[in-house]
Amino acid sequence: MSTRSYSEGMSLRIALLGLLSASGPASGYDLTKKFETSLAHVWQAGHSQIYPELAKMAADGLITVEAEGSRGRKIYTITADGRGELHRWLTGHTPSSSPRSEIALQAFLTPLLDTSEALALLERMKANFEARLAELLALEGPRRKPGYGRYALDLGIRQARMAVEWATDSIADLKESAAHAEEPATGDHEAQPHGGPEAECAGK
Amino acid sequence: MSTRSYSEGMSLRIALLGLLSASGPASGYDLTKKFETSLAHVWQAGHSQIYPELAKMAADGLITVEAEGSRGRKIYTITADGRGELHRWLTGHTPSSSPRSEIALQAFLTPLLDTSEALALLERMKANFEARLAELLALEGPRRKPGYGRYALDLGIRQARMAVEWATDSIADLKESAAHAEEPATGDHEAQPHGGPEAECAGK
DNA sequence: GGAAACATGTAATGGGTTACATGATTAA
DNA sequence: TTAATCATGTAACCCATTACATGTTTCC
Repeated sequence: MSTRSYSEGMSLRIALLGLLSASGPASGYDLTKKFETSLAHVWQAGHSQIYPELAKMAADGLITVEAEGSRGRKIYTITADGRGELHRWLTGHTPSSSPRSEIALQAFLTPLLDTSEALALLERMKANFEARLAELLALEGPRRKPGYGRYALDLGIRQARMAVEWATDSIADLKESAAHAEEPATGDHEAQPHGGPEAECAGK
Repeated sequence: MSTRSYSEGMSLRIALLGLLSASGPASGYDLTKKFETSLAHVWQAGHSQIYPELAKMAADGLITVEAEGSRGRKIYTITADGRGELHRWLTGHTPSSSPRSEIALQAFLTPLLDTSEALALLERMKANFEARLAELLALEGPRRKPGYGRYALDLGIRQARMAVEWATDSIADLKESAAHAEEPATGDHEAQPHGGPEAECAGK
């Protein structure tokens, strides 16, 4: 009943409980495969992280070894305690978007480049977002009903679409700024690097 | 000249080089403050991470101690090597969005809840996204020109807006699905938990 | 018999968070 | 003088990645 707040590191545990709850009993190997497929764009984990975590979860009574198959295969089942933990996390924990994004960092630092380099960077990012969007749209194609990955997939697709739009608009904005800077008609004129004060070109 | 690929863990270093390049010489304390303010929504780091990293960067010749002020204050300056490293990362490294999002995980697991609980979860998420959007819009307000945080801030705002829309549409979708499930007019009828096969309610 | 896939682990390393610890300067 | 802020560091712990390591079953 302890309503202690959940730390970030709880998520692997939750993801495993979620898979066991949604798809029934499974081995560590099965769960690893599911991380590679259905959960690939949601939460990533390798077998070297999963096996020890399953052992800890069993020790904590959230799951049990239901059966042992051939090749030492251990089949885990979620317990009532496990279901409770999962339910509590879903209803009681509000996650916040992680403030650590390499993409946002590159966006932030873009003004350190001169215009042509910045444009190249944004074009590269845009191509990447488009590739991701295509990949997710391909996943969406056949199955529309099922439900399990649906909301998360929809979120991912919207995210990719938004990123493409952002890149497109930023490229246009940058081109426009560069055009304005060329003609000395306006009152204030800036040097090559298109940033604010103290802007310096990074690098050789 | 080594074009080795950059690992994720490079980002703290890059963020520090970026700040030193954009805003000129600064102490570890100054940089820590900047992480709390301008970089807060882009890349997070505390002083206990920053001080050792600065020492390593100095050892690697990317920065130097320009001066030592009162209270043992050390002022770091970026070197030519540092600028080169930063430039190489901006022009040569393409980051990918991290496949580890608590928000996406909750979205993925939503079908494990019954309709009313799922609705409550989505409403809670929506309120959170709206709060974040308001926060970022407030940051945008006064300064529109400067450039340094501009692209990253725009990206953040679009992201928050997209998330609000996703939540709104998912709520509508869920309500519609629930309405359809109530009336037994359609061919297939599902139980409470609105998911695919083997759906079970998590919890007590 | 040998390769591929099944199946499970451990160890080393690195990044990140929290907590611990210390001292100098400034303003009330 | 004493509290707040400035300023820098270290230690313990947790999570995640990569690499190491081992054994089984199935299929050709």
